[in-house]
Amino acid sequence: MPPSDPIACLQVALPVPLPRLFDYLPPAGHAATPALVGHRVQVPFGSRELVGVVASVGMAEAGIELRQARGLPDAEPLFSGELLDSLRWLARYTHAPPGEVFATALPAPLRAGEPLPDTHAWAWLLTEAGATGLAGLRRNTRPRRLAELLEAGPADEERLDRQLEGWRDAARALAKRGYAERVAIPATPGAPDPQAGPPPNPEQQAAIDAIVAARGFAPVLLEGVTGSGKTEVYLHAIADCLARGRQALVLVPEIGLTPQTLARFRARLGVPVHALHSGLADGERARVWAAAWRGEARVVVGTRSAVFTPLPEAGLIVVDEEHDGSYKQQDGIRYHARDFALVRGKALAVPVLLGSATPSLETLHNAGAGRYAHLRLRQRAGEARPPAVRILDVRKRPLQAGLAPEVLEMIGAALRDGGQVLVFKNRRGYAPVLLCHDCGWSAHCPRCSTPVQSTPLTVHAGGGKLVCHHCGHRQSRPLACPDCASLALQPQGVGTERLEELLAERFADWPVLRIDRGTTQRRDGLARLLAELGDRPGILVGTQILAKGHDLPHLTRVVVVGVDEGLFSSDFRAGEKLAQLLIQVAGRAGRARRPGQVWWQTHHPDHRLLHDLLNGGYDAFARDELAQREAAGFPPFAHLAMLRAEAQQAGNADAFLRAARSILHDAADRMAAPGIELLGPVTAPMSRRAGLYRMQLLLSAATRPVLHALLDAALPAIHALPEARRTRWSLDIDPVDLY
DNA sequence: AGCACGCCGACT
DNA sequence: GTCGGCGTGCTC
Repeated sequence: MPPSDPIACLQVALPVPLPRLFDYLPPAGHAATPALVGHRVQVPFGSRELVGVVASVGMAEAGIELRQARGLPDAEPLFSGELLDSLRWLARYTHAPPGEVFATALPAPLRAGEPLPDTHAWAWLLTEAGATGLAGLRRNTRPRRLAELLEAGPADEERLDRQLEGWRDAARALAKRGYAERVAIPATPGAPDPQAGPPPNPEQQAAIDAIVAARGFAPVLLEGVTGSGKTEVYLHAIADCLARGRQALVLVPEIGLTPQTLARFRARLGVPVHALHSGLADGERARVWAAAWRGEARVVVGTRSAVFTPLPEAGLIVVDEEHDGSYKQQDGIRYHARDFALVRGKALAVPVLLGSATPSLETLHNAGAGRYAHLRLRQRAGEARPPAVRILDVRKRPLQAGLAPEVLEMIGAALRDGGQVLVFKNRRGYAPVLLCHDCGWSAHCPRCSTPVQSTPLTVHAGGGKLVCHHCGHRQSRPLACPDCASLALQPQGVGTERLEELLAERFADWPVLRIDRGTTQRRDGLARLLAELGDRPGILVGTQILAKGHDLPHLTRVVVVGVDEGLFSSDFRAGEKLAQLLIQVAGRAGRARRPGQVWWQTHHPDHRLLHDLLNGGYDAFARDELAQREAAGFPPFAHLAMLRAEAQQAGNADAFLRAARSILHDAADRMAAPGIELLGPVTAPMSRRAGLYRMQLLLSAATRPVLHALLDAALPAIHALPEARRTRWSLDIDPVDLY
């Protein structure tokens, strides 16, 4: 065989779980030049056809028979400049195959190789037949009203969305008769005039000035209580960004992207606002992505995955409710949209505005260290006043479906007084904690502890065993409380369904609405339920969904039950999440015209967290909690990675994680870096899901470079483990749920 | 992840 | 005699 010269090839990232690139000969008529980097490319792969992305060009290693790429679907690369760099960074940071990262960043049709869609706007016009036939249409029907609207001239679809509900069906009816026609128009139609908002108060003005003055990358934490007008600050910052001829990207939590939010943005900014959320059809997502790529979309508002929007003329990134858990992707590429937004902001050299009433401890820590500017909004807009918070000690009180008699009395009084009541159930965690109803004792692990507290044991499915989720320790469930000998030991955990049942029976004369995922699945389900209730007195029973978003102006009382589950969860972040939730839920009652009252029902009235929140607010809680995290060596003072495995047989997942642990252990020894800890493998708190046994191994390191160096050193061997084939495994950098 | 190849049970 | 179970091996 003659010695083969090295051959110029495309190094292609493919959406397969293999952490490497694949070399291909360029397609016919193309040379392997750097100009192709970032292009989508169709390639044969084994027996199938895949769409990948050209990650680089280079020389093929001798000895491998190269196949030829089939084609390049785009005239220009979809990924270039900042977005390409940021996605490469994300692949390194998550230790994920670059091809899977590129695939995650693309809307489904583009991932599948479909052409970048047209981004014309569409308008409807009345045909001649329509002008003649209009008079023959039945009066006061939607087709007639639409025809009348079009008689004045063509109307673009965005305007029709605002002007005539249900116009699409009407348009279809008119088109069928040949009365109306859909035509493509330029993408940026005449913008509506921006409406002025309320004048900013001095705090808002100071925040706006600071953001507008920022040049280059500038992370800014905007901390403002519920109702303090953070959105006004965003709107001014975005308006300034638009005035400078730049694009703005706004990230919002999953439940925050309501039609009302979009309408407010559209009205105030006076430009088309492109929305990206999970309810959108794939084609629509691809169109918004394409519009942003072409620079046509000037303002994009979207949920987590909108962080991948191309921004060729970026000027500002806003992350609203930056502490929200929905920014962390929990499967596939486990990225954090807030963190990636910061990375992009840095690469784009634009300000990144992080807004929250209850910032994450990571963000507060960064602000405290001077890495982020920290702006505060302390005043509430309008007449709203903060609600009074009361801690209700329910030790030794007879509970019904988890509610104390005082709470039931209070609900009755509030209803008779014509108010609405929210009973909020923090239904987090699947694992109930064993709690003594008489003294508040709960079961803890004898072998696991942090400097702060030992970790709680959870009651296992059967009910007879207590299990530690950190070390796997098991013991049988005690018959009586070891502290006070009471027999009133109960697993803590009441679902919203039981609450609803009790309340409906007890307050049969008033409506009881249960608001959770099940009842609000359909689009606008929540808004419809709330509209149905209107301003009548009634009870809302719900979970997370009710914590934010919709204004409930008739809400006068809020009761939070299940506080204790958050106080003693095995997840070190549970306290932070609980504090955020308590503050957010309290904010629901703070918008009423009548001053609201909030009750927190607990067995631990003296718990530090409740005490801090009540006396010093979220700031005091956060200071205290950060000190505890530092003492315990938890984030943000340590950096975590979670290796998870699931398998049909628990033994397979366990064997894989044990082998991985040994590889990591050896790698850590060779690195001789201090502060590396391997915890586990242990069974996951939710030990079986969809028939699969789940186990996990937690890595902790004092610094990020150490964590990543350790993973870089160990992962190739972990990938190659024979045990890896008998289990489904994944790596999660900066896990938020230790589940 | 797919998909093929490869050796052992109940069916037209 | 075949269709098909999923073990294991590979994908430029």
